[in-house]
Amino acid sequence: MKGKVLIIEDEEEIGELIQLFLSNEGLDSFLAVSAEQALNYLDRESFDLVVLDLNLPGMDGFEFLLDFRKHYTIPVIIVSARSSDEDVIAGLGLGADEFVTKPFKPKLLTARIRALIRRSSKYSQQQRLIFRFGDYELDYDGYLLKKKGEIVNLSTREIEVLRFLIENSGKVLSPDDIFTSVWQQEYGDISAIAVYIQRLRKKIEEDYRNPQYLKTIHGKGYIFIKDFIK
Amino acid sequence: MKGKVLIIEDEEEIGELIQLFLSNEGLDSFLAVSAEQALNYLDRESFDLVVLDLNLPGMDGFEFLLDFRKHYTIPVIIVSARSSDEDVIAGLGLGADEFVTKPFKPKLLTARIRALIRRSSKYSQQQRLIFRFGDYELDYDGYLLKKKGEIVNLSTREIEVLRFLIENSGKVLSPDDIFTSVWQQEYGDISAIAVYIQRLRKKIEEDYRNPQYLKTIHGKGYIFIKDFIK
DNA sequence: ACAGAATTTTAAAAGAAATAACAATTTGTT
DNA sequence: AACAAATTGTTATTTCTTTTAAAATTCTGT
Repeated sequence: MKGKVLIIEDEEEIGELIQLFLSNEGLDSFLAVSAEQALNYLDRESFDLVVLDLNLPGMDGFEFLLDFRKHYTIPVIIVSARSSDEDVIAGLGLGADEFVTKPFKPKLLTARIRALIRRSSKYSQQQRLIFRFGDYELDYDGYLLKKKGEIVNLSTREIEVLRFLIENSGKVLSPDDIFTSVWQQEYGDISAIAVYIQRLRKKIEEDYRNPQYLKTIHGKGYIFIKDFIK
Repeated sequence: MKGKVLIIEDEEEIGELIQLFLSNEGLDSFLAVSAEQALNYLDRESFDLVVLDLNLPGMDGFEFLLDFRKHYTIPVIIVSARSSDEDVIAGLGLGADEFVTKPFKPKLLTARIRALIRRSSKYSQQQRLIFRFGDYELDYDGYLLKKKGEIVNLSTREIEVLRFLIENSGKVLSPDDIFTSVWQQEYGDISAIAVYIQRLRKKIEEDYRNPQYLKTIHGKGYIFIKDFIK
């Protein structure tokens, strides 16, 4: 996956910060400091995703979006200081993509960007994304896990947590990372994570006390190991 | 499926709003602010569907429809503030394919547009549209579901619900979405949905307690999953 | 080996969806 | 019209999922 992201943000410092996060994730990004400049870029190059700050000088984010949507279908992540803007966007039927409230956690933003790019590039390829590990097959957007062809009964949340872990397999994810990305909330009861980790282990590990896939890194979080050596 | 939609709506803001919804769904659309302009467009370009507001200045929606139907057979969705207009249209024997009352839910409108385009593009190809999943074949027009050639006994409502789910397969549909689209009413008893989901599962799933096609997304709704992985 | 921190485990309350059984309505048949 | 059969809609109950809380265990550094 090689994503090209257009960031529209008038505060250059914040824009460059986002660029930094994205380059750490292996994503190319371009920064436009106004809606006008952004439309120019879009005219000349193709992007996979747009990160849009609503509060812009001159043509504002809403106007941009209205115009943008007439010509482009790529996903947009909206960044805004006021969470009430979300209702406005939704009311306009613009709520297709994602909404992130300032101040945001960098990891949350990059996780969503990656997920969106994957989802939309897959559609263009008309190809289903399936993760395989051991005897398992996880259908990314099918909410379905099979073991040797048999459906494993996982609840919605269980699948969502598993999906996030697998998407980031090989990386250590803190309970906080998991919470912000799966629950899509900044605050809440993080102790739920441990409960879900345990439920997943009981359902997918041979011996849930000795997990092969879903390991704990004490003090750091959890990590999903795709291929282990026997 | 690449649909081209002509919107006839004198209030430009509403027209642009509809365009917005449609572009979010990957559909091209053109806006005409009067019946006269619309006829001009139709003369020059070919469209797959027309969305018509009845209340127009100059030549009104009824007159337009009367004239339009002499020349074109493409489907029409009528948008109107007065639900009594539906009777008038029907009384005139005018072939409107769908009727939507203002204010409408964006999702409802786009779902109907998508369904109509799919159904009618098949006519132009003189080809029956059949949706296949697993051993099943769903014939859209015939209200027929076959499993390995054998007809599966589904009631009308059951087929309608299934069809709606399949038309939007891969998307999560809330009970409310299903209700508004299938029952074509804004308000009513939504608990019926769960009952129909269950009836469908019993008829099409191998193990209705572990569905592979018709999945529940807890807290969100239901999703129809086409097959994956062999 | 100990204290404190982090994680796992268990349990139970709250919320959502599935189920079964029934009543009302529609449809077809004689 | 009267009846039977099938479909549709409604409701109460059960089951499952999610969330929350707290106790038990394990881990880490000293």
